[in-house]
Amino acid sequence: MVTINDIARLAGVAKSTVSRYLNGGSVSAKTKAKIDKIVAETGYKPNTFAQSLKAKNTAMIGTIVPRLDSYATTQGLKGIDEQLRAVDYQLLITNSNQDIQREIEAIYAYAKQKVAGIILFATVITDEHRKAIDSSKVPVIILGQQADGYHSIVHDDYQAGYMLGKYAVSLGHRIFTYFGVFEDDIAVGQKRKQGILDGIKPNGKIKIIETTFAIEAAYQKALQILPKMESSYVICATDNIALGVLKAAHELKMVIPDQFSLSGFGDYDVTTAVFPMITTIKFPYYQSGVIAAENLYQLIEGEKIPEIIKLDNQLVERESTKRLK
Amino acid sequence: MVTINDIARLAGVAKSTVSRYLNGGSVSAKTKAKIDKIVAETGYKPNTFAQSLKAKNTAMIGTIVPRLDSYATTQGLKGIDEQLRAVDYQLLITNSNQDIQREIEAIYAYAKQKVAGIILFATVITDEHRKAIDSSKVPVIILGQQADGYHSIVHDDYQAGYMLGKYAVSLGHRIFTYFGVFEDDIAVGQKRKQGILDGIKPNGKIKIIETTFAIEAAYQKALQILPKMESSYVICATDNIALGVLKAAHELKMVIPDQFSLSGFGDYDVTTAVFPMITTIKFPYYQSGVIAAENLYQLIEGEKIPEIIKLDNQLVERESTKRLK
DNA sequence: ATGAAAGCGCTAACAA
DNA sequence: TTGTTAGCGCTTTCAT
Repeated sequence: MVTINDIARLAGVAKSTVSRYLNGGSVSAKTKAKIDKIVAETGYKPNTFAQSLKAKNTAMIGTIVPRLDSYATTQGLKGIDEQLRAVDYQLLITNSNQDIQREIEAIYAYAKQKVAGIILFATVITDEHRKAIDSSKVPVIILGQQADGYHSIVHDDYQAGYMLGKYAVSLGHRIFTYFGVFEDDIAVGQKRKQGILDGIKPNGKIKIIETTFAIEAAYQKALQILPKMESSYVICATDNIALGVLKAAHELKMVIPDQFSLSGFGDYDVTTAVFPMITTIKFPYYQSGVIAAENLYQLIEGEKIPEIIKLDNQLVERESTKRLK
Repeated sequence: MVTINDIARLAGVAKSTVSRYLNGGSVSAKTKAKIDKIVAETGYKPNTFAQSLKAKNTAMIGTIVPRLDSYATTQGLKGIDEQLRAVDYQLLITNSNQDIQREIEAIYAYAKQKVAGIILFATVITDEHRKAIDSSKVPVIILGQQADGYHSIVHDDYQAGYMLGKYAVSLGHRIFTYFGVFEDDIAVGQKRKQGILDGIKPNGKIKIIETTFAIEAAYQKALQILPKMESSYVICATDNIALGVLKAAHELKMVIPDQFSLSGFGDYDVTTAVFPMITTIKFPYYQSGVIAAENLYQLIEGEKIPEIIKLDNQLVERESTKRLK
């Protein structure tokens, strides 16, 4: 293993000079050239542990995700990864498995590990979260939920819901059924829903069904609900839920969009792989990852960034919705 | 920040004693109790960088995945994560984005970072891979592809293909079309295909179409192929490909399984969310992650593990295939 | 611009 | 069982 001492010896300088060379201190062009050469020849890489031991942080950024197997997560991670690679940061991932306690622990663990920054894929922000974030002096960016006092990047769920509601109403629909999720989830369970409600008001009437994020659960629920449903439009809180409803409809021999229109949120890949292709709202998941990483980097570098960034969504109209005659 | 020196001073012992206490060396019960107390009071946590600086490795294990957004990846990662958490290892993830060069770099980077072990989600193992693995003295487990001389965990792709071939033939089918992928991918492109070929031989005739892992590509390809196809059974190398074919069939108003049977590999979630639900081969992705993590841990602890572990697959018969009349 | 020297927090001989 | 003593590879004063 080649160390800074070797380089110093081979270059005929003091190791402090090499250190300065490494860290952008003042080194003469001649010395620099000399060290450049030695470094190239030896393939020397500074030991990051020795570096981190003194410098009080590392070139790692930690992410905390509620689950690995969701479209939003993987796309966001992809965006983050791409950016981080560019600035040579190592990406750490902790899967909390939707367990709040694990999220908290992860924050403390990251702090101890002296990560340069943390990106939290949030579903809720509790006081414990706040405590953990505050006590560790690490820059944090919260992705997916808004939290006063913290830097966050959110998909504008209210706007998304509102846009969809308006769209559905514009198609002539008046009676709706909504397959939503529990309200603990601020973004999806509350804001998205509220947007929808406001979007169809005062023209529409809506019946609210609560289910989970799982396809299967939505499918089972839909199997009960659909037969006696009177709505002409079913709004689902996510594309997976829409998928479950679609399947149930198929099973019940109900034809979409003839018997009722159906739409989801998310623009998951599969929405175009099924028939009918599902109308949905596209959230820029990948882009949110990119922005999160960029902003975190700014934050680490001590620059100012806006406290909250809202990303715009986009209605993607496909085959599962149609004008009510 | 409280250090080993503080603990030593407060406990009235030498810091080497504290170090021994930390690392399970011989310490008297009395001293241990004393240090226990101080540690609890101060909330002392050893500095991992200082530890890693001396000890030649860390409590991190590195994974290298070709992509984040695949079912196999997320399930495998989930299994690994679960196991690693139990033994208090930090999970590192590098997304190579299907770039061989990045994989190689990641191995070197991990070695330099002194990870305790590496799990490589492999598509191919090149000489460069071998060189990288050999030069870094880190225990490595290869997931998904077999590589002589290295520890690997594989889904038995040949067996999977063979099983499916036999099944299709048993249903009375004789003329097949296969939507496969390039042969660079040993597991899917070669072994799985060979299994299928052997499974239908000598009863069947098969036409081979090459596409990619993307739904869209398969869909486009199928749109060309299906209209003039004479096969009664379409075998797809993955469920995503099957999804693409299914969509094309729908578009072409071809009814599955009446006009032709269709099956995939992988048992992705969506195979049950579409109509007809797709017959497929279920690979134990999650379990393979669990086993990879367990074995890697054994390896790190210096125990012996079998060089190759083959995991069994399972045929999941659903609605997209039927007996040929 | 450069070098000498003193640590960072910990581990690991070696002696006692 | 315990303490003493060198470092691990690097950064950072402080002189020069």
